[in-house]
Amino acid sequence: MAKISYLTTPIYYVNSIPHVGHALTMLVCDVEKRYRQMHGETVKFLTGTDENGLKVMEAAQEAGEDTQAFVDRISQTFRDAADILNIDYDIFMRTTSEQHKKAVQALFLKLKENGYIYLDKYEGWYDVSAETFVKEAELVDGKSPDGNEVRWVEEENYFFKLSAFGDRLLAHAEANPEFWMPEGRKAEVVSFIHQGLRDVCVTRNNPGWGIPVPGEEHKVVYVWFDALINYLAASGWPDAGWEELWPADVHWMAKEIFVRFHCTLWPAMLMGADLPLPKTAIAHGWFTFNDAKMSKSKGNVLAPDELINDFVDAGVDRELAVDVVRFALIRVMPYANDSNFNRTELERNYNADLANDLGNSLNRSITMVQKFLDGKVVKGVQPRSDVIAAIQEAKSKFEEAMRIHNLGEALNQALEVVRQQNKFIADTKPWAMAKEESADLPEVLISLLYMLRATEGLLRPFMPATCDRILAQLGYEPNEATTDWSKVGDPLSLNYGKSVNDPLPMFPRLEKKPEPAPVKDAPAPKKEKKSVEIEYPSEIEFADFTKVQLRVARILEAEEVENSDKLVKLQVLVGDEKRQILAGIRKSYEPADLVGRQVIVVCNLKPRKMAGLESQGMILAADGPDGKAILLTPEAEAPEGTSVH
RNA sequence: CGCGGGGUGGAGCAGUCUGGUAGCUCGUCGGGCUCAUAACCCGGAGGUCAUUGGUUCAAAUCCGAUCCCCGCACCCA
Repeated sequence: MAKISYLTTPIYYVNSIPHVGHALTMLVCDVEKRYRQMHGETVKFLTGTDENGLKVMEAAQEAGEDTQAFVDRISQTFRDAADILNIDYDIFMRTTSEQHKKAVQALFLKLKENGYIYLDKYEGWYDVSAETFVKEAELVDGKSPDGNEVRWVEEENYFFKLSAFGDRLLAHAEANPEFWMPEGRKAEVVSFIHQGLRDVCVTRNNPGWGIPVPGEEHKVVYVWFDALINYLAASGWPDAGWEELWPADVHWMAKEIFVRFHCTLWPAMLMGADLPLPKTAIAHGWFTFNDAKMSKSKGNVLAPDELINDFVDAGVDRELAVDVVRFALIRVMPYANDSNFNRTELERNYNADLANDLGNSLNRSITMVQKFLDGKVVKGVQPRSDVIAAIQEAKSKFEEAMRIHNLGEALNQALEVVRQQNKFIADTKPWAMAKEESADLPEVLISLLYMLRATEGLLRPFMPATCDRILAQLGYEPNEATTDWSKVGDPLSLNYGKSVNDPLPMFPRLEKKPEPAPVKDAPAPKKEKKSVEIEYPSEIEFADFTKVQLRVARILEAEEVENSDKLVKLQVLVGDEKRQILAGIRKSYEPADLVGRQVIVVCNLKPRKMAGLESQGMILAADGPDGKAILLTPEAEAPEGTSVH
């Protein structure tokens, strides 16, 4: 029996919520799955959630939830995110599942048995309440930088002998050029390995959440070591039958977890356990949003469902709006580099590629077939041979792009066919041929239908619903088997003898521009104020507001913080009290200029450690353009400690 | 010298490995067409390929130096 094709996304850490970045990785797998299915392959597509680790437990506590209930809830949001984009995954792996735990423990034992996991002693200071190790130099008066008690521990932990695999990994990559992709990232991995791989500590003390080390309940397996194993666990390993799925054909991911985890640690773990290695690990870049990395704190996280809703509001069928967003994500997809994603660009692509080029070419072609050919796909009329050749060429370029997983380029080839079709119409002028009653007219019109059929085939992995609509307009029955890849670009795949259906507009043009131009587009004079689009997540009660204690304070001292580009260490006076506050304003203010200023501080914020120093509060500042901070200062001097409402 | 990526017409990008007429989409200007969604087609303008030194018959591409931007790490409540 043929091996099942196996595609994976990483499992997502339940500490955050889904955004377009997660959506992109799921989407590329989904597109590849559909493409492979058109070739007749049986494909399984794995995604899931990473639910172990101390941080998850803490996040649950912060949310005031039971840990299991918390992970159940967040995990579901990732399933929902997949459903929203019509992502057709087959297996949703959760690292809290029994199947996964079993595989993790089995692999751990296997590696230990093979001599790649060994016990070693850690000696040093341990901050009990923060569960972290503290370096001798960081100690302050015999306590941790946070002021917590520390004690000397001599703790035994398990280490994985990653250092033993560097040469083997390089040799394998040398012999298998598709092991690390794309080409440009391979160099990064090689350079990382040349720096020397270090053994990794793969266990932690059991905080009450995680996968216990077999036979040693007081320890859990380190979360990354645990997470990677999900790919193997989903095959059913170590139980019989796992070879049907394993090894994975493609591990897709974003770039940040490529080198350290998927190109080194993971294959080394498999080598150590004598298991087959995945065929390809490939990373895409990040979306930036208006040139800033997406992050919750910047408030520039884009949720796919919002984008879909925008198109629905603009008059696009929901099913098609989903395709539009799928299209847009792949269209600007960062294959080798990061790429900027914003609504302006999205709408531009939508109007140009979908509304104008695709929508219009479909509409005008079908209309002409109706007018000049009585709507009939006339039997015995072949598409023009030069058109067939052009389609074959586009198809083979498409296939080559897919071979190296460059989906953006593949999509571009599908669009290339559409552009060629519009040009072909302008060149042949079927309306003029009709007037002259040219005998070549049927051939030209059949060529148009042939090109549409080819476009539909190439576009199908990306925009399945759209392609169904195109087929319907071309006069195919809904259940007609049209998804066979070999039929794409095959003149015989035309539905000869049938009639086309009335053209239906699918992608109405967008006329408005809801998003203001990015700041970068308009380098306005400094003085000019820019209005900012505001979204309020939810309303709060006045009582909630009063929980935040704001007071006037004066900056007494300010100095740079070692090891940080952004932080400034401030000593401020609030009432009679002196406090240390760390603020990320280094890029906006010189420390010396801050001394003596009055500012507004949040006094009752839980103290927090930054760059090894404690911050006892927070200074209010506006987020100016270019990420610069603008400090808030009382309009007139007020006594230090004055409360602010 | 912590690690890495980048700087190519107004915008977004490809091309760099393997040197040989600087390419694509959008925008802009002019023209054409009427089958079509004011869509589509053709043409023009616009680039010293960040700077600089070198190698070469020839450099966006190879080598050296410099400047700037962005990630990662550390951190940014």
